[in-house]
Amino acid sequence: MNKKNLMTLADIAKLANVSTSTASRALRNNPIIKQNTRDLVQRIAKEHNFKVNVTASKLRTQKTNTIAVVVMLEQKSGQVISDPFLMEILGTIADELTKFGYDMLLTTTKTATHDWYSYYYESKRADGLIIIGQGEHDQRIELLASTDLPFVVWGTEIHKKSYTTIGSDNRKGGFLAVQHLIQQGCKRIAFMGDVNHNEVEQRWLGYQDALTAANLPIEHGLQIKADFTSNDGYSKLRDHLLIEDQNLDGIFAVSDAIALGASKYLFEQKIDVPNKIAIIGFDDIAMSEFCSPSLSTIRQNTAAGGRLLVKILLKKINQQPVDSQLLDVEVIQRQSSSRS
Amino acid sequence: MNKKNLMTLADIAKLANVSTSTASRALRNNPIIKQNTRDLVQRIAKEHNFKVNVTASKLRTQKTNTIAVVVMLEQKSGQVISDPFLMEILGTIADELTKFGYDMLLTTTKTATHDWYSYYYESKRADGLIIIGQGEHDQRIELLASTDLPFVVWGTEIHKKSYTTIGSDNRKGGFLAVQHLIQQGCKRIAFMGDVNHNEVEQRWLGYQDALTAANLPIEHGLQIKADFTSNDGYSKLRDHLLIEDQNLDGIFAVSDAIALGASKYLFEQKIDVPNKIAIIGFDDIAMSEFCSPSLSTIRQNTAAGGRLLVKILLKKINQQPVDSQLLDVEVIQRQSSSRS
DNA sequence: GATATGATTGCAAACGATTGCAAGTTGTTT
DNA sequence: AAACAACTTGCAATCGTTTGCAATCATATC
Repeated sequence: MNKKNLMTLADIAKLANVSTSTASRALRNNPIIKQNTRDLVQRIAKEHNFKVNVTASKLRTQKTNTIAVVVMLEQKSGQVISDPFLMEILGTIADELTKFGYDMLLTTTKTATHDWYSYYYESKRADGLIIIGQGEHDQRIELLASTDLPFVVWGTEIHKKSYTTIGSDNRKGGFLAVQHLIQQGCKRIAFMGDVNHNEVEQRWLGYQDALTAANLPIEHGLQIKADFTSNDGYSKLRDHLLIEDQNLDGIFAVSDAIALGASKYLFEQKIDVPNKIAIIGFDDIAMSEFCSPSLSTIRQNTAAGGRLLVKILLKKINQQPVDSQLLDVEVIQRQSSSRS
Repeated sequence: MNKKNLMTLADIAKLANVSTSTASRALRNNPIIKQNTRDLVQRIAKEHNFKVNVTASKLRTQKTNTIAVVVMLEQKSGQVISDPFLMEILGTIADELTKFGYDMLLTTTKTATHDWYSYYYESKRADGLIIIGQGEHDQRIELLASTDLPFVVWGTEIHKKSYTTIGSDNRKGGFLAVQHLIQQGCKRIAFMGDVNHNEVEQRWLGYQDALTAANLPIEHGLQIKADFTSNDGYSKLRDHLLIEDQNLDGIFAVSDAIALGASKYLFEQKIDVPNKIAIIGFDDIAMSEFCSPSLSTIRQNTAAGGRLLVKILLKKINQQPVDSQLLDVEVIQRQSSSRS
């Protein structure tokens, strides 16, 4: 590996005794150039370890071959959502993008500018945008929808197609979770989560669907507001149980993190899980299998999600019509909801 | 937000009745330009929502203002290390880079090219590189060290400064963990981890330090090889306990994930934690506090790590001399190692 | 009133690739 | 031998900024 190697296309052309135009075409394997010439130029380029200057290329072609990914971190809690889920979907997106020859620019909403249209698109940093997590109803995304920026959002479809979303079928997930608890004999099931969050709202609807389908009443007193953290899962459940509702027999938590926090409280109180209270989470993070009792949950297919996000976005960039899509979810039954 | 706005510097210049050179200087607030003119140009630029085309700018200035971050995922296990730790450090790096006006290009080692020098540096995609995790002794990094690419690695200092590393003081971490177990009365402490991994090797040294300091023998039979997963933690501990060593009384696992897997096995076997076997992990992931029993661990200061990585790399890019650095670690004592 | 001085501005050449079009080559046909 | 088609190649413009240097202007000095 040589240190300074400021080879330029012109240098290669000179070495091969052709014009830069021919050299350029030869390197990109343009069939208009004679095979011999192509081979020659490519050989020389390789010998001299020549790499195209992508900046110049971008300028000329007006394509960046770069996608920006914005991770929406919850602002209010200050802390990072260290959702293992996030890491996984990011990894898939990164791999999928490189597969298609794109680079990935990553940013969080913490310190970065919020005028994504200007920053990434107008200033030609990226050809498109992937936004992970709508969080609570977000105006920045709405604004983007009125621009010509190609982008796609991981989350829930809202506002009928003002923009394209890919996400798990949260409503079905909620339904499956609660249906499962009901099958285990639960009658009074608490819902832990914050319905101001778009995806959680869908899970809440699924929760209601399942109760209704089983002819069980929907008690709004059973809705326990909690952020996406174990801390909140622990303390909000404690507060709830202290004040009221001594005959709760099931809990549907909208994330595994919340569920684990809640479990901890139940364990401390020596409340029998699952027989006195059964509990199920959402996400299937790696830890869920390894807690005691192991945690039942709704698994999202993050890998498929990441791939789909990329596929849809690239379609959009190529002006092809696309639709929002829902990904299937499934129940993973473990000890926390398996009554004997 | 207007749809098509192909404003170019020349357009702004024309509108302001100045040359493009003046416009360019005015926008960058060059004091050589009269204050009046600067104000005028800047006002017009803002009015027309003009954004500099960074591609052209990069080409001209030969600076990309972009840093590439490579996340080394373990290849052999196939699965993503969904280390919450990774997400956290990535977040900090992203925020810190934007603070200094840099963009962040993210890539994993899974599908991407491995010739980082060519791909990122020669082809002018990035000004420098941050590598997260050396993993097992890695030749690709060694190769980089012989180039002029500015880069810095999260990991352990090895091979005396052939390149710059930032990382936790893993040896001290290992020492503190084991010292703590000894203080709790443990005498025969197992080490769970794979010492082929650079950072783990350091923790292994720390393990030995602590035993030696306490005049306890180092039994190589107590080294249990395990990957960074809960699965491995579970199964490798099971295998170990089945075959031999019935009087183990402490476990130092090199990651919380491993520790949680091991805990699960102990729980299933109704082995009393911490009184029969005490256990401590490494990382302090969010879940550790919420398992039962809660997991003692060694906390790394990832936020400081992320900030330092960026700081050192930028120094390097500016040709300033830098040194590798170790970050302090601390014991977080919880139930899994608190004997009554 | 001529010239030196400094403050502003503009000219034009980069940066390094890509590409429409024209020009050159070769081979085929009548 | 002329004419034409089919291949190959090169010219030169272009993408949008930045910047060294020269040019201009206003003011101050003698």
